[in-house]
Amino acid sequence: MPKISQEKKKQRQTVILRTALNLFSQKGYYLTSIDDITKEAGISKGLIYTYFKSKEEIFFELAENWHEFTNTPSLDDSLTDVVPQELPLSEKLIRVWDETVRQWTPENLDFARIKFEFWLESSKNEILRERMKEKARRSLTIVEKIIIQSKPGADPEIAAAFSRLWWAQVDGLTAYFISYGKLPAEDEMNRIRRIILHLCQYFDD
Amino acid sequence: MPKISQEKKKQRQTVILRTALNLFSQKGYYLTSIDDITKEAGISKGLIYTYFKSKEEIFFELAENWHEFTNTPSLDDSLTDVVPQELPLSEKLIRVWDETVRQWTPENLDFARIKFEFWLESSKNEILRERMKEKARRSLTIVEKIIIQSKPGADPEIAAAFSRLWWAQVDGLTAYFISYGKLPAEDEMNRIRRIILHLCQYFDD
Amino acid sequence: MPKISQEKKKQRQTVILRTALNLFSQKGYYLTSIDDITKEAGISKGLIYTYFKSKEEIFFELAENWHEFTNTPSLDDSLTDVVPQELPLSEKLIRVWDETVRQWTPENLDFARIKFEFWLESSKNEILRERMKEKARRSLTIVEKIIIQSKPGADPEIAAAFSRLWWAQVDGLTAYFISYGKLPAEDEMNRIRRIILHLCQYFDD
Amino acid sequence: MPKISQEKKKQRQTVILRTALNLFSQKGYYLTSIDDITKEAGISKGLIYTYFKSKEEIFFELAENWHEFTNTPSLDDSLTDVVPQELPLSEKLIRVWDETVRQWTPENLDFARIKFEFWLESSKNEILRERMKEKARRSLTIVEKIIIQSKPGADPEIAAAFSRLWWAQVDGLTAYFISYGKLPAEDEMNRIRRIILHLCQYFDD
DNA sequence: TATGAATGAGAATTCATTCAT
DNA sequence: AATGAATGAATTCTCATTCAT
Repeated sequence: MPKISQEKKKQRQTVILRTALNLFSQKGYYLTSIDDITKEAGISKGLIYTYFKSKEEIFFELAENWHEFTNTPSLDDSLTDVVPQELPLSEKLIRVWDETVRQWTPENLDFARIKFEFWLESSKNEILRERMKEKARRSLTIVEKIIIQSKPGADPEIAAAFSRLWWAQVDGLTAYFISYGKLPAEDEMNRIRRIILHLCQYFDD
Repeated sequence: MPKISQEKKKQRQTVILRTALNLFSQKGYYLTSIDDITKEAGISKGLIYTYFKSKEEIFFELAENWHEFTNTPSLDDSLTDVVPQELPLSEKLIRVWDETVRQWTPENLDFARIKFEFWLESSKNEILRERMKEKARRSLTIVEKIIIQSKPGADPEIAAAFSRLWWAQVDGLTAYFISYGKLPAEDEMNRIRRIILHLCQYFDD
Repeated sequence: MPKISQEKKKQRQTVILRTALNLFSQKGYYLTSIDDITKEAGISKGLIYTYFKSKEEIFFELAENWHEFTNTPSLDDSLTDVVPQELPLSEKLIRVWDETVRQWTPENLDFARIKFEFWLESSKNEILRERMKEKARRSLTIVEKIIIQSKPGADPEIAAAFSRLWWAQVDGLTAYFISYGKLPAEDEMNRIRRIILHLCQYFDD
Repeated sequence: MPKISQEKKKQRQTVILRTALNLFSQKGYYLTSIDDITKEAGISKGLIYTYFKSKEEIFFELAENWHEFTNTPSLDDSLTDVVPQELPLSEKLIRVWDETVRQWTPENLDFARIKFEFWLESSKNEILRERMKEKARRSLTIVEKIIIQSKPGADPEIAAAFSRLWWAQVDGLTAYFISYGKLPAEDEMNRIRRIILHLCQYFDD
């Protein structure tokens, strides 16, 4: 007979994860202490251990599902609206890019930062890597699907390769902006966009 | 009359930095202790402080000059050989890519990992960011220069944008392989390469 | 709902300060380690930092309020009893002296020793000096007040000068006995007392 | 056959002691490192150990003979001039006081500070106490001698007691000024002087 | 459940002293 | 004699985790 309802417990867990995500994003995992998290979350230091068995577990949990604790709409959702079926493939793809870039606000760059932290850790930790795998695959398929839908005859492996390169480019740019600490100027973005458009025409020939 | 020659001192400094780079690469900055470094470098705990005034300084030093402590040839050097003047631009660029990719060995991916650690820290640390700036600029110019040399009439700002996108894509792919813990299969690389080639033709029209 | 009551917490703080005072008195500030204090106080090393944020803070706290952590009654209190109003001034003053000297037990000389340590540090440390100022002023006023009460017409500045000299002489004697490691012989004290009595007659003319 | 002459060695020892005295005076014994001393003295770190077997020994040496390494004239010397035989005792004594006070310059207060440090250490260290004893006795006798010379019939023990009180008062005032970090204002000194003069008349009756 | 006091292993750094050159 | 690199014990302080209340 738990004194606290399952629901309440779930809610609190969410608060903890959201708080931890925020702090990890701002200061990084190692510079964020359990004290920081519990204070910010408004609970006592001991209590956090009834929800998570260690600081590492919180990190793992977030590495897997961090997107749930963000206010950013997932790309999946936002894209269904911006990519009408009737457009040519390159047009669809550039819209995906536009949508992605639209989300590069200073606030979201904080979250981008922690994404790299997750990557970094996963590269050192087999278990974490396993747990993050499925997540990674999912975003890859977004672009893949668009390609296959537009060009049903396209080689799925080529679509996959394109998709990987696509996200590589997105993540690489994100990394630059994170490390520079600021977003790119608008005219620079426009120039980049034109090159991306060229890239998107890969399947046109 | 100094007990140890300037040269010897430099050598030892190099040993320390190399050791630190290795450990930071494998375990990350925060999980590597001064103890780890000195033990691995075969020196006493105190000695490291005659070479560097803090652990952070070692990290900063590496963030700025880590390439010197790797066995990887710097891209600058290796590229002058692989990019003969008479080739068309897209051919030149794809050779740069080939050369870049050729260096993605498991050992070097370890170093790539620390590059992201530097990025991550620099995003939280103004001083580090300043110190890394020039380095970042340098690699950007490699591709810029190739473009300008081949197409003297090209808009330098477009060349810069292309260059940024180019390295974004490279770094993004690196990030993937780091987080996956393994290099891409050869045939996947070939598929990606073909798309890159398409990208390289941006200036052809 | 706090695990430990405010009172208990205060108590523990007192234990720490008392222990620190004892150790500082015996071995000096620099030769007393946090380890020494916590072991002697029977607490864990880490716990001390929930009560004080640094070793220096403990020292500062004691410099300001060390008298509270001694079993010596404060002069203020003990004097009100020994100085009846109707006595002539010199008689009052010599009683203050008697009372002061009565407190020069070997145990208290230990505490006297740390007083000099506080002085020494305060001479090198602006902040400490500031914090000790009020304390110093307070003991000065004891004698001042007695003079003014007995001789309402006395120049307050002369009373202040007398008071300063008075305590200088007390502290100087204390210093001697500290450095000799033992209290003066009784007959020597009697000789000194007679000279002090002469000094006390300064206001008699 | 020593490579360096005895004389040269003595000279260097003096340089070390003088340097150490300066540093100890300013920063205190514990906050002065061997490095500080050797750098300031212009010798190598190792060399100091051919002159003194430990940092403590330097301190001991100074505790015993620090006056030799100061530029302050010793009171002994300066007093023979200021105390002509024909003056009444109280007049002689006040001149001693004047001469003492004349030496309270900010620079000398630095040395006064270290005197307290020596006292403090000696109170914790039997050996040091033994070594400093003779020195302490010497300054006591200055006033004793003056008294006995003026009043040949005076009880030597009373002269000794007066002398002790005399120096207590001097040292106590010094302590105040050290801890306040500044010298007393001139008019305050004049008021104190007048009280001292009263004290000096002790033997007049 | 919830609290936050308590623990103690471990971290970075300092520094007197030694010793190879 | 002289140098200053090298040592390593000791120091202060932090922090994830436990546990009495």
